[in-house]
Amino acid sequence: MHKEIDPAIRKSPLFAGISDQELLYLMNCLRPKTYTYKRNDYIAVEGSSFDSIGILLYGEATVSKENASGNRVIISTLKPGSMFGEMFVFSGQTLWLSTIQAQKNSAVIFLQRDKIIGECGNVCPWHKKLIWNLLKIISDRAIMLNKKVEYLTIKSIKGKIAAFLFEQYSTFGSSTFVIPMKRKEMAEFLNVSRPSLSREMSRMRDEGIIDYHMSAFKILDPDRLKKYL
Amino acid sequence: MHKEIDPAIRKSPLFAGISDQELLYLMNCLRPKTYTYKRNDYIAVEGSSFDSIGILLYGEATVSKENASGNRVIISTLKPGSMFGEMFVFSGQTLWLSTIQAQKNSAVIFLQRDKIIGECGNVCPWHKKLIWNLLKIISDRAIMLNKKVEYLTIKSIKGKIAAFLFEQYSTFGSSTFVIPMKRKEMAEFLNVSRPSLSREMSRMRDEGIIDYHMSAFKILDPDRLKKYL
DNA sequence: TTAAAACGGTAACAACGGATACCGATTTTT
DNA sequence: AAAAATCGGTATCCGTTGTTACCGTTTTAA
Repeated sequence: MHKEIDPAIRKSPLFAGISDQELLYLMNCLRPKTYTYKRNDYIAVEGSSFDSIGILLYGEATVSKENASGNRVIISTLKPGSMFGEMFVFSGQTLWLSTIQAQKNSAVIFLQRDKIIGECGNVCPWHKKLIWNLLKIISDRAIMLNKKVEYLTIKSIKGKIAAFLFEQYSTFGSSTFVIPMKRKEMAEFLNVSRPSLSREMSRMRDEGIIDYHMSAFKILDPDRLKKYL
Repeated sequence: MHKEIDPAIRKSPLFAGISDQELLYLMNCLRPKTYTYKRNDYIAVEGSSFDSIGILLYGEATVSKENASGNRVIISTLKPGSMFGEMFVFSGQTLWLSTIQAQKNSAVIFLQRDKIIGECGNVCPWHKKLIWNLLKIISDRAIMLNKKVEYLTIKSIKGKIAAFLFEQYSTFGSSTFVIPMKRKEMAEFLNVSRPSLSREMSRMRDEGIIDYHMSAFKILDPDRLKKYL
């Protein structure tokens, strides 16, 4: 039986709302496997078989994928507490679609698909919480992607700007707000070039619809802004 | 206790791999609530509280959403067996984000969040299967959306065509294949206009990279096709 | 505090993609 | 089999967006 909880584990939203004591029981039930890797070791290789969620305990690792033109592209970097594979483990996918490589000496704890759903004879409340958390994580991802698709589907830059500013407007609940992005990031988020974004924004300013300075925005005429949507 | 299984229920992937007999037990455990609606009745109203997945048993209903400019837009139409709310029920979302309205006399069976995770004392195998199915459905949606984002992020039409054809190429495993779409659908999928799609495709044909007739395609020069990615 | 780097706005130009209209090919309906 | 509807390709035109380059402003580092 596990004796102590790795602090990286506590960072994972997968175990949110589960006490240390419960987590010990849960680990006993999940019987996870921990492996250690040296710098540059492969943690998972694209195309190899796959049945677990992984959580990085310490170290650092990169997730990369071969794109259609045959180049390997780093998609993301994993830090202690980062989870990977959670979107695929219940999708029917049996092979890794990306390669994960340790960039420093690292350790990963693997939670098997079947054990997550539960093999322990009785339903433990912490196990239910685990499943709830997993459902929440994947649902939130799907919702986020759905929103991203909405933005990307808008064709005109002004339409994107309007949608973006309305989103901020309604989350801040005020017509003046500061966005948490630089222009370059905003341009990347909206999938347009930075000069084009600046040009369209200044046109909207000329029209008296919005005003802004750096990251501080003010919506002057919400009705006309709406028309761009 | 439920005595029989509604045939619409059987269509839902949520209950895939669960036998009729098991499904009866499961229903006893889930204790779903069924409501009937007359044409034009509201099944759910944007902003009202929310704790269940719904499955349409018979009839027809529309899912609509108010966009930022204040117009109501129909997102999808539900048919018998269609599920709704599954992406939100475990997301922490407590209010409906869309309005669902019956278009014909309809009935809906609601499965409560808490009951799905399981309140029955012992773990029944069919209950595990249910959770597995739900995880699979939401994961598949997230994966699909992820792929969609990949396509939408590509800026040039030729790039989109190349990515699309490579995808078909690798799934069919052959350089000749028939796609399951008409031009109009393909254009919508890639988020471009149909004439623009035709123009770019015929340019690529002129260049000797691909050949096609209606829905039948042939990749002539994969290497040059790759360069568009 | 000053120098360097990063950030943001602007302008000119070219490339790209959308709108529209039309026509022939293909499929569906009768 | 003929008529109608749908589908797909093409041409023209024009608005939109990206590219590049430059410069002033703001932030960061020395």
